[in-house]
Amino acid sequence: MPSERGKIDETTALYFQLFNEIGIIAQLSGNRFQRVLPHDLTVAQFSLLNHMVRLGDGWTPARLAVAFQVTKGTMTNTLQKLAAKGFIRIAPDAHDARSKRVFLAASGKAARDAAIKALMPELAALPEGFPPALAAEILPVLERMRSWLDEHR
Amino acid sequence: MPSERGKIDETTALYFQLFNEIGIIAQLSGNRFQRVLPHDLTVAQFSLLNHMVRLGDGWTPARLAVAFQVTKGTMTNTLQKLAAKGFIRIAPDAHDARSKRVFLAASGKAARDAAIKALMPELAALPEGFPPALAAEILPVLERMRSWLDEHR
DNA sequence: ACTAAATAGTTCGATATCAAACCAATGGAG
DNA sequence: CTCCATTGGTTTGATATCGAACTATTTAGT
Repeated sequence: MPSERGKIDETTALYFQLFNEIGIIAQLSGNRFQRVLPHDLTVAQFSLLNHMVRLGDGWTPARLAVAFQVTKGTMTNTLQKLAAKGFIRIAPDAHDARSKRVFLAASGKAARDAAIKALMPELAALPEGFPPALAAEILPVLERMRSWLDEHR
Repeated sequence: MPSERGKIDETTALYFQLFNEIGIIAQLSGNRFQRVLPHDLTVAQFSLLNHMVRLGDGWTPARLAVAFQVTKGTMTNTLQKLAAKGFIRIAPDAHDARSKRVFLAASGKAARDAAIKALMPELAALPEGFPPALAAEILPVLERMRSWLDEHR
C-alpha cells in the first residue's frame, strides 16, 4: 500500500521517532553527566580519558577524531583542554612529522576513576526502572546502527 | 560476587556503553540532518515545526522547553529564529500575562514538509543495513528509558 | 488582603562544536 | 626527481546551548 497524499511514510516516521528519542536521551544524559563530573571535565573530555583507559593510549588525534565522530578542530580543542589539566601528554610522532601521539598521564587515569565514581550514584537508580537486560538487548542493535552510519557517509 | 578492585561494575559498564553509543548516534545523525535541511533550519528548529504539525500548536514556550528538554533560554532563542523566518507566530496568552502561545504559520508547515522531503533521501538507504523491524524493536525500550530519565531528575 | 513562593520569559557570559581555510609533511605517478 | 593529491593538525568565525541572574505575573498560605 503506497503512502497517502501528504502523509509521511510509516517507516520514515518510525526512523524519525527513533532519532528523536535518541537525540533527547543523549541531550538529557549528557547534561546530567556534565553536572557531576569532577575537575570541570566535559563529557567529551571524560569519554576521551575513558577511551584511553579501555583501549590504550598512543593514538593520533586524527584517529581519535574519527573514533569519536568529531571534527579535527574539535579534537584539537578537547586535547588541548585535557593537556592543560595535565591529564594527557601529547608527543610528536617519531615516524611522521605531521602526526602527534596522545598519552594518558597518571593524573588522567586518576581523574577518569574519580569521574566514574562520581557517575555511579547517577546510574545507581537506573536499573530499577530500566533493567540491565533491556540495556543489553538494545546495545548491539544500537552498535549496528552506529556502524552503519559510520560506513555510509 | 563483588566487583574487583579498581574494575568498574559490569552493569555500570553496560550503561556507560549504552549512553556512549546513543551519544555518538545522536551526534552523527544530527550533523547529517543539519546539512540537508532547507531554509537554514537547525535540527532543533525542524523538530519544533514537526512537533507542532504532529501534536498541534498553541503551546506555551515553557511547555515546549519541557517537552524538548532544553532550557527556557534555549527555547526563547529557537522560537525567535523561527519567528524571524516567519514560520511561527507568537502571541500573548489571553488568560496569563506571563505566558505566550506559539502558532504554526502556513509557511512553517510548508517548510516542515520541505524538510521532510529533503530528509527522505538521507533515510532511504537506512533500511538495507538497519531494518525497520529492528527500529521498531528498540523504539519502545528507548521511550521507556527516556521517560525514566524524565521522571527521575 | 498581604506577603512569599512559584512560574513565564528574556538576557548575558561562557563554552563546545562545526565548517572552512590554512600550512606542513607525506607519498605516489609519471 | 618532481609535482600534486592526500593527510595531520591548527586556527578562525559563527552559532546553539547552558546556567544563572533578572523582571513581571500569578498563586498560595495565613
